[in-house]
Amino acid sequence: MTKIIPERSIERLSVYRRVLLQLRDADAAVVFSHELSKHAGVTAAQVRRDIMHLGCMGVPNSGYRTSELLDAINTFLDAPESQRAVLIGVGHLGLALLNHFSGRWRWLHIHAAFDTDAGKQDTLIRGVRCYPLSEIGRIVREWRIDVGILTVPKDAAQNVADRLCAAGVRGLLNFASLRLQVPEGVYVENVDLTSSFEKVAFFARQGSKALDSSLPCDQAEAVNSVEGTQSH
Amino acid sequence: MTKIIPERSIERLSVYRRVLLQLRDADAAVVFSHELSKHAGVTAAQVRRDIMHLGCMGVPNSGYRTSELLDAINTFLDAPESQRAVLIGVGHLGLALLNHFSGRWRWLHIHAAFDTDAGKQDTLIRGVRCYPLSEIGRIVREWRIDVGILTVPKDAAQNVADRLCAAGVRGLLNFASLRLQVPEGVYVENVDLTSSFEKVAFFARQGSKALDSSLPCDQAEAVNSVEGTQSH
DNA sequence: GAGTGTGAAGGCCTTCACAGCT
DNA sequence: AGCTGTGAAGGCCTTCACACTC
Repeated sequence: MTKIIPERSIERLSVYRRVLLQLRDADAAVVFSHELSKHAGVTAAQVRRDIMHLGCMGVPNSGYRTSELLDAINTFLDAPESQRAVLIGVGHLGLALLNHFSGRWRWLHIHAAFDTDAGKQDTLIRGVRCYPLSEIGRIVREWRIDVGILTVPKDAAQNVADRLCAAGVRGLLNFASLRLQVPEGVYVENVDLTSSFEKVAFFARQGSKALDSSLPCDQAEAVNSVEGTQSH
Repeated sequence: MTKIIPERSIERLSVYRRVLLQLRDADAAVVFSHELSKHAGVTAAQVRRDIMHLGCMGVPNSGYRTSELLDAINTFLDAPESQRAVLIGVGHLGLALLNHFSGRWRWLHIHAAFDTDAGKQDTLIRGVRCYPLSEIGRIVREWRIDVGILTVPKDAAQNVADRLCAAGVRGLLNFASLRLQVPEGVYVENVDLTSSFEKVAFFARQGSKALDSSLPCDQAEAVNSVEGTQSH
């Protein structure tokens, strides 16, 4: 049944949603694809193409109704019932993510954290309780956790991933700088900070070449940066 | 003059390098594409294709000489003279990155940090001195900084990016959850934690559809009992 | 006129498959 | 036999261009 959708479209829909939330707060009742395009750093055609996956929402000379589009994205991206995540490794990066994610969405929530440091265990961090690693299996199973966020040192990552997968998570967000081996059916998104940094450094150097032969520009299409995305 | 190379290849070369460093430490004198492939999570053909960009290095039935391949990647990825970066926003995320990057490479180094918090200013954090934001322009210009790492709240991000670009950086690593507007020739790599998280959640849900039959040795795969509560 | 929805074209990247080497 | 290097094929995604709508 699954309509297949490009991974990149999912990422962009997430971006559009945040732009739309801001627009709605600014009382913008309608929005055009070229406006979204500007804020999201992609072409207008791309925006319309992505929105196609939601079913058609727009009105030809009037753009999209902000709240309607927002609802459609919510329905599409979010689970019908909320999803549960855990975070393993409460270092600076783990703390940053707890700060960033905790309490932000009701439909996608970090339910527990894990760390080897006994000093952190049983404490509340940003409203999230911290447990020893030995509890991973039990808690993931009992609470039916869907997603694991790995912010552990690379030497520990595979072992933790194995435990999470054995306990039934279906997705991993991996910040450790190695590629995890996981069973079929488990989705892994790698956020590789080292690669990202080295990539920026590389293209910062190359960048001078990129004197793009610009279009006969009928109008301000711009989006004048070279653009990357992470992910993976 | 630039040989054009896929962005993804750059990312993967960065991954291969780390794998090779470990292999070299394990005294592996040679390495096959299928070995790299396994550790990097891509196909062997992809590995060979990426290595093509470096010029040919391998010996048909003997694989690649580890140190030779490593040198070639270093030469390709790294600047002939070292590149300099600064980091703006010393919150948890900024600290995590300082920890992660500082002193790790001599050819790519974070030279200064910036924060609005006066308590952090003039202190040394992981060997990196912290300055007030007002110093950005001066320091970036004087030290000829190439890359800026933005770990500031989203409301501050565009303003900081403008200052960095005006002072001459050629690349930005942006962790703020919005798309920056930058002048032509400045490369932006977005690391969008929100998108990544939402993407994992989405595909973790979708993944269940891919119930590929016949996974032999798979025993009790959790998610047992109640199923009505969770479907799509 | 101004914007959306979308088939078709195009481009980038990955995979295939096999020649060639050792 | 086993592995690399690489043209060719394929697939995924983006962009173009235009019919259609208000």
